[in-house]
Amino acid sequence: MVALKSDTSQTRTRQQLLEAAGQVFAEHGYRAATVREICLRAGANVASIHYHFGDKERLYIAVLRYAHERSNEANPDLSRPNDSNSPEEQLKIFVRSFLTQLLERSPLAWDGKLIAREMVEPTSAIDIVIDERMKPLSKRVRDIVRSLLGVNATEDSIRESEFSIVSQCVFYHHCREAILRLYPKFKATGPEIDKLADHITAFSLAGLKAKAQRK
Amino acid sequence: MVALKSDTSQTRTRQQLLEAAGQVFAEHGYRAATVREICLRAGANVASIHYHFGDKERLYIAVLRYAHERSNEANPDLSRPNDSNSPEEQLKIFVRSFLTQLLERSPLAWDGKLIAREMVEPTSAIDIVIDERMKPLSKRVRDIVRSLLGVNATEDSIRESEFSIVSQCVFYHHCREAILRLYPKFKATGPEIDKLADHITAFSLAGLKAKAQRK
Amino acid sequence: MVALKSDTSQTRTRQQLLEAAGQVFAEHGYRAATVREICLRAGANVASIHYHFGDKERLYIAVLRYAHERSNEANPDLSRPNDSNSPEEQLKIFVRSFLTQLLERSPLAWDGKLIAREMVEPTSAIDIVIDERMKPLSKRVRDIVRSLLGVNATEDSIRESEFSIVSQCVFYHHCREAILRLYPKFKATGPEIDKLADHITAFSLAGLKAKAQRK
Amino acid sequence: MVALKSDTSQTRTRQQLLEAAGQVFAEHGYRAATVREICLRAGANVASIHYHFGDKERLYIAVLRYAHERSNEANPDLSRPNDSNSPEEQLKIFVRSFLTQLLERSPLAWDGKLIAREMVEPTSAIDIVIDERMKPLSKRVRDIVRSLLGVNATEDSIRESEFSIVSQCVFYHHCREAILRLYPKFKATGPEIDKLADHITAFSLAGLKAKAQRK
DNA sequence: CATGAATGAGCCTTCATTCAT
DNA sequence: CATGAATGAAGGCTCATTCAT
Repeated sequence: MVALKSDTSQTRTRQQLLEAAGQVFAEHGYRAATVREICLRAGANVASIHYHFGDKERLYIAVLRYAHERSNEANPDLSRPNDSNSPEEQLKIFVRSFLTQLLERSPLAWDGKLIAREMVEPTSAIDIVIDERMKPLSKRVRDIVRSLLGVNATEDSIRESEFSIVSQCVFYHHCREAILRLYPKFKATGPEIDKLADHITAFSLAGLKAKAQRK
Repeated sequence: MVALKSDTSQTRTRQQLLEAAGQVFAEHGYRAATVREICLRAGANVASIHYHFGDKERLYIAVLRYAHERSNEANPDLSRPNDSNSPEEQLKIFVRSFLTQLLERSPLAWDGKLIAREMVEPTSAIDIVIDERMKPLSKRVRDIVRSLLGVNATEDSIRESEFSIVSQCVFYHHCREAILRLYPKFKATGPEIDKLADHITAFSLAGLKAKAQRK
Repeated sequence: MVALKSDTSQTRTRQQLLEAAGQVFAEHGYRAATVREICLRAGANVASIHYHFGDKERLYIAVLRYAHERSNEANPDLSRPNDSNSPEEQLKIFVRSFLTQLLERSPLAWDGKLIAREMVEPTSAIDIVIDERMKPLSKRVRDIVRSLLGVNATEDSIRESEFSIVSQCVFYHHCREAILRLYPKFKATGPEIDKLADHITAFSLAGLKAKAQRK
Repeated sequence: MVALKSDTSQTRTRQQLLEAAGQVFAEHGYRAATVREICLRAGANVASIHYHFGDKERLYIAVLRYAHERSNEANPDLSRPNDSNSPEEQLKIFVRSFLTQLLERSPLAWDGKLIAREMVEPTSAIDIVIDERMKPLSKRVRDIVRSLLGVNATEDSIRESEFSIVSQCVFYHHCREAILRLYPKFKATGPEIDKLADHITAFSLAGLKAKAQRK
């Protein structure tokens, strides 16, 4: 009974440490984040991190894995084909889902910020991010692009188009702070996201069609 | 002549500190960067930073301004209209110049990384980056977009298109590490940059034309 | 019992830091004192000060409060009326107690030096010294003076007399170093202190009586 | 002519450094004072101190000597007998002069504060203060006391009385900060100084008379 | 299992001093 | 004679980590 209770307690502490660490790492970056602040937010002891995860670096890796699991539970369909028939419709749905995930703002949405940081300043944990999160997404977009460009499309042109689509979405996330300052009135929330998704989809479909014809 | 040499000596130390600081700030970020490493690379004493710049923060700001000047000297035409007549041609030239600046790789190219960091984790110096570097660029792209979308284009649609164009360029810079790992064979150097610029230009022109017709 | 020992350990480190800090602050003054020397004397790590007290300033304040408590335990009757009937006797007892406290010499007697420093070069903690130590003393002396000057004494004349009495005592403390050099043979220890107290009491009583008659 | 001009300039810089150093040492104490602030106030170069005085410590000693000279010029009569016939009158004049010198407040009055610091925290320069400033003063007071106590007075009783008189004066200087806080309304300026001098003189004369009779 | 106390390395900054001119 | 630039030795403080319980 003691073991059971303590095991439950341990799991809860672990979870709280992961959530707190996710927030703090997202806010300050790996090096600037302090284990003290993480423990404070998690309501845990300073030493508990070393007890549960060994050290700061292994905590960080655990956080990235945890973020992946959490995200999969929340958005299970992002990297899987949806039921729509037309690839145009599939693109539209993908862009909207992706944008929504990127721009969703809540204290729990430290996820994307962590990934943005890994892009700019990769840590040893970047392979986790690449393998577990980027690759499925990339494949999904490539599939859509391929069906829009036609069978004769080269791998290079598929990659170029993939990046053109993805870049337009992640831009709003990566450059959020710059956008906020360049266009203070512009807020990417709710209906604005839908409008943005429509633009990106239409813009990209036109680009893809032109590319398909040229090739 | 004595005065000249002494003046040169001071200027040289300052310059070396700025270059070293640019590299170190780009590699580790503002907080994680240490003045010790900066001075080590500059071959200067730890105290020299405080003599020349006051403190770490003012050194950082000086580095940002210095980067701006250096970049202006290297790419003087990026934010100014060029001689081309057609806006299509202007877009093409802009994209190529911008991409080149972003992807140019050398030990001296810490500039873009610094800005990428400011996007993800703004410091108190972000306004300098926005005002002195982003705004001129943004205006240049807006001008091109406006002439392509026609006089009836709304400010919203101009902004959306501006971001679509810029995002496709900065993506290769911001997400370089991810791209490197997703497509290990792809290197954005020399002729590849031109090919990329062609794609982005064509893709965007098609997107803009479709947008112009819809509106 | 485990808890007790652990508790004792913390208390011991804190106590040792306070004692060491008291000595070092008294010897060098707040600014010139270094946390390194304090920790060295306390046999503790440099970081322990920041663990226990936050920073140097809060350590200093803690030292002042600690000195107050220690002094209260040692001389509990200094600022309280004693059993003597006549105010003359009360003055005599006060002067002797005060002088004794001021001139007592031991490695533990950093207390007075700290206060003397606050007089010459007040830190932000001076209000603590004033409120917790000066005011009770001042009130005690005023009470004695008032009963000697009579009910018609003005507040000004009470204050003047208060200062005349107190000044004669603190002089031996504040100017100890000068006295030592002007009168090398004079040592204010043991019986000398009693003789001094007798002089100050008689001198002051005569002064007070003259003042009472004039008024 | 070059030598003459430079000699004059040198003398002026020296003087300005001494004045500035006097102020800064008085404000912050020897260790906390910085040569930079001194040079800044003197409008001189950081290196000029080492040029004119060698190092910080020798500057400090030079400041003490300079203070002595300056003070002798300003108050030439303090330690010399004045023309009054009665010792009572001599005491009164001495007390008033001494108090005035101690309480005079101006940016140039760093003199007394420096001495007060030497009392609390003697530096290696204390002997200068003792020999050149204290001893003449002490002798003057002893002479007055001796003539008031009569020929049979012991050296001990003369010393006790000397200290009783001097202490009442220096108290207002040494404990100025405490007095300011205990009696915020009390300002020792102009007429208040005269009133204070009257009190101290009367108080002390009564004390001395009582002492003379007892002996 | 978990905790509060303690550690030592390292950070930015400041200082008196010296150097080259 | 005098200066601005440069230096190295601290200084206070913070951090991730470990220890004793």
